Amino acid sequence: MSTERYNAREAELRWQKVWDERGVFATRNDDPRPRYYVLEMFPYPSGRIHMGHVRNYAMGDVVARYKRARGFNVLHPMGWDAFGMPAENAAIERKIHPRAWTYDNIAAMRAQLKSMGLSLDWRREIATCDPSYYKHQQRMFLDFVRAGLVERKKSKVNWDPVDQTVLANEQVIDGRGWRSGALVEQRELTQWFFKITHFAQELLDALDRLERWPDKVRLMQKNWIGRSEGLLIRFELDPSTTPKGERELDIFTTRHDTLFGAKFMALSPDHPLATAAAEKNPALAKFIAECKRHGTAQELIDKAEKLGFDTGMKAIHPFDPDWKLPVYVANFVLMEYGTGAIFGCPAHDPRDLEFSNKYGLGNTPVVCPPGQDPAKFVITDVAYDGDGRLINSRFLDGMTIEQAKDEVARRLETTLHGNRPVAQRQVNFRLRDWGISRQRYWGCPIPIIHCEKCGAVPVPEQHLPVTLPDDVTFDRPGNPLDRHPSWKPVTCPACGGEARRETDTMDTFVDSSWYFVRFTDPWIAEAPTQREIADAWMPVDQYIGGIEHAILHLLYSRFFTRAMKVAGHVGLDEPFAGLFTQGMVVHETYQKADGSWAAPTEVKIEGADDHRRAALIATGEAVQIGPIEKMSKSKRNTVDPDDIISSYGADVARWFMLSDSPPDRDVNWTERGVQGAWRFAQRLWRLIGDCSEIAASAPAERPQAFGQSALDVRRAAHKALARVSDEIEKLHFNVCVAQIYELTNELSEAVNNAKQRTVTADLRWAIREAAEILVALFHPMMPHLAEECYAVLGHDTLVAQQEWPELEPDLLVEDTITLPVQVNGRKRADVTVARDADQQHVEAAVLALPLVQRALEGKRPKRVIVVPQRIVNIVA
RNA sequence: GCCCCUGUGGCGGAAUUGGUAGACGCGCCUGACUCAAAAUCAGGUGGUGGAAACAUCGUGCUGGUUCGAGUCCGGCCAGGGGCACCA
Repeated sequence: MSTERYNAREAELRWQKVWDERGVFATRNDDPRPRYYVLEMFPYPSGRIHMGHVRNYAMGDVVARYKRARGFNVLHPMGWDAFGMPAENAAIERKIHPRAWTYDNIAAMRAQLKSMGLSLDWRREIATCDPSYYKHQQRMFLDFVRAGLVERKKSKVNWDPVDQTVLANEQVIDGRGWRSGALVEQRELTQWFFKITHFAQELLDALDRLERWPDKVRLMQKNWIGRSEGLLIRFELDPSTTPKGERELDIFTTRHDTLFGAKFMALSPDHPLATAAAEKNPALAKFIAECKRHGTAQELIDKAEKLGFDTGMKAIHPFDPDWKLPVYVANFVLMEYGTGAIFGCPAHDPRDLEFSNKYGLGNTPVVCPPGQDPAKFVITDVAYDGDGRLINSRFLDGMTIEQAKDEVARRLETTLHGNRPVAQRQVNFRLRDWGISRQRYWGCPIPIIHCEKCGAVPVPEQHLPVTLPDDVTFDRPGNPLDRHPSWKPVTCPACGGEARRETDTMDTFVDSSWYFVRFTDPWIAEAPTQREIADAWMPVDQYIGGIEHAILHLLYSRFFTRAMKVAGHVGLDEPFAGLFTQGMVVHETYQKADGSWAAPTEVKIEGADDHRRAALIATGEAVQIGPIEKMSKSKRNTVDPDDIISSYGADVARWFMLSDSPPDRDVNWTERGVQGAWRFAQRLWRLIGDCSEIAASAPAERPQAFGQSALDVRRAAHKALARVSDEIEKLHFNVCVAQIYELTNELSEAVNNAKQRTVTADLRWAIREAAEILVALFHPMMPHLAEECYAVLGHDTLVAQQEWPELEPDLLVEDTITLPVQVNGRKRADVTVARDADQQHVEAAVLALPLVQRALEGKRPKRVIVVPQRIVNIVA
């Protein structure tokens, strides 16, 4: 038995079939046990799973199986984020219908996921592109319209003038459309928005209560929401310099303390005043048009050279009627933030300084850093945005920044101009409303009908879902819905007149903003949720996914859940009580002499350490081993999970994914690592086989007393049990793996010793106990092997349905402890004392140590620090 | 450009959250078994010096706080994630 090899392929299929036939992972909503909802971010059906999925789903499955063993009714579902651009790209490039492409991919990926042996309730599978799903999404859109959470307004898009289509930021490469190569323009479209800003304060405040979220994600969201307290200031304009005699310019600032350092005003190119000024100024109009040539991505706007155009208009400083400031139009001022206009203080803002230096506007430092001589403090090319005291600022001189802000606000609030205060304190958010309109076919149709007379009319609920027409073509540019002969024209539900459907579909982030609720009851046809069931399962106890979703997906889902609450579909605000963000899967890269990349399967590695060399298997040509990078098609450094599963089995793939690297960091996929995991699986199989032979004649009853060998085995098993339980709760799977290795090493030693002498009954019993604990511990990670081993140990039930072993805490307590002894913070010796020895005893024992005596050279120690149960430090 | 994270032996990493740096694994070295190889088993393995005991250096760099710093604070360097139409 013990020399036989474990046949993963055969065993895995067999156990998957057993789980399936017995419905082991089907979750009942009426199960009375406490509930636990574990969810991994559902995949986009690209066609094949990748190693990132394997890692993500292996982690979730460990949690699901562990919580099940802990007595919870576990919800662990899977679905498909099935709308999106790649389906349309496939349609354009390969003439496959997006629906067919998507469902083919889903079928392929479902089979792959099933081969991983995940403990999923497949009966709850959903695909967001299915009308039975998006029907409810359309209904909720209308609910949100009624609740005042939806708005139509203009916003900018990347427009490809050749393909006559809107481009995603990723489709804009160096300012050109990826397919057409045409220069991209900014274009304004009227679009649908969810008013996420309505919840800005709430979304910010609630972050503090998301205690089981990583701090970094909460911080990123906090910064993204970007609450700032500032001042809205009405600058008077010199009417002789403005078109149509405009008299005022509103700006928002958080640095009103620096008002005496102002050198210019700047308007966004989209600012109405800029537009008005451009009407009579062709050069300005040309400049504004030039600004719009850039894409809409924030990164590009920030990195672009700061450019401006002097409009000739003058603004008057609020504290000095004789102080006139030039008004520029500048490419770095955003219409979406504040009022779309700023005052520029070059000395204390890096962007303003770059701008000012370019146009020779000068700068006046008005905040002096501590310890600097105000008379000598000058700014050249690095703006100072730190703390300090006000200088060159008349009545503000000497104040702190906070005092100066207060003083400026107080004075301007109480100064009236035209019966209104010149300034008012204002809270501003960086967060913008969520634009959900997409000019694409493969998405959830927005259920609105446009009528000349009645405006935008909601589709009546009994007409939902508005389904996508199947008969579409992708042979021409533009949105197929827009040019469809019969889909678009409809009668107006309000007046019965001629009308047309909204041809925009929803952002796919909408689809993924509530799927987690739908899983609680995916069968109900009448409503998005079965309220009591949704409320019973939600929030998700443990959500697991990539860090790349830290902001958008998670923030949108938090908003959507609140909106669903307003509409009465759920009774909670926060969808995810616990969040875990896992790292990526990376692999080294192989580059050929001609610069092209070779796949890991094409390469043979020789040598070790610094002497590793790689060559193409086919030709023997040497290839260069490059840096370890995220697995990607472009670098060809991907490993196909199918290949791994068919050669090593799912358990080995899962085990390797969970071992070594901490789950929140990147994991480097290596062939050697997989082989190590494979050898370990075989070793476990042999070990459990040996254990079962020894255990076969073990007493059924627990012995009254245990000898030293038996006690050692039991201690090792229970220590591992305690550590693995702790670490699995914290999702530190790599530490669990290390503990399982340790227990395996210790149990192997006991078994090897047992082979060489007669084995007492108590040791047989202890070895059986340890073997069963070991199987239970690795079951969440290698479930198939665990079932196989469990059967070998003589069970006819499933380990998947077994309770977690019970810990005997007494076994973890040692009588004596060994403390490290430091002299001046440097370890010199160990001392072994009774576990409950008091400070004096420990101190005396330590000072008596020869090594300590020698280190002290006969002198008395200055201080002895005894940290109970930890360490002793002697200060000589 | 802005926001966030990470940096520990040849490699992946551990370190009870301020208390023995390098657990565990990979790799490598030595031995056992074998005609031989693989597999397996046993032992060793941070650098430098030393036969050894031991000494000394050591957690990206640099400065600080502390009896004690991988861990806390300041400044740098490098790599990665996000930046609102990729999902």
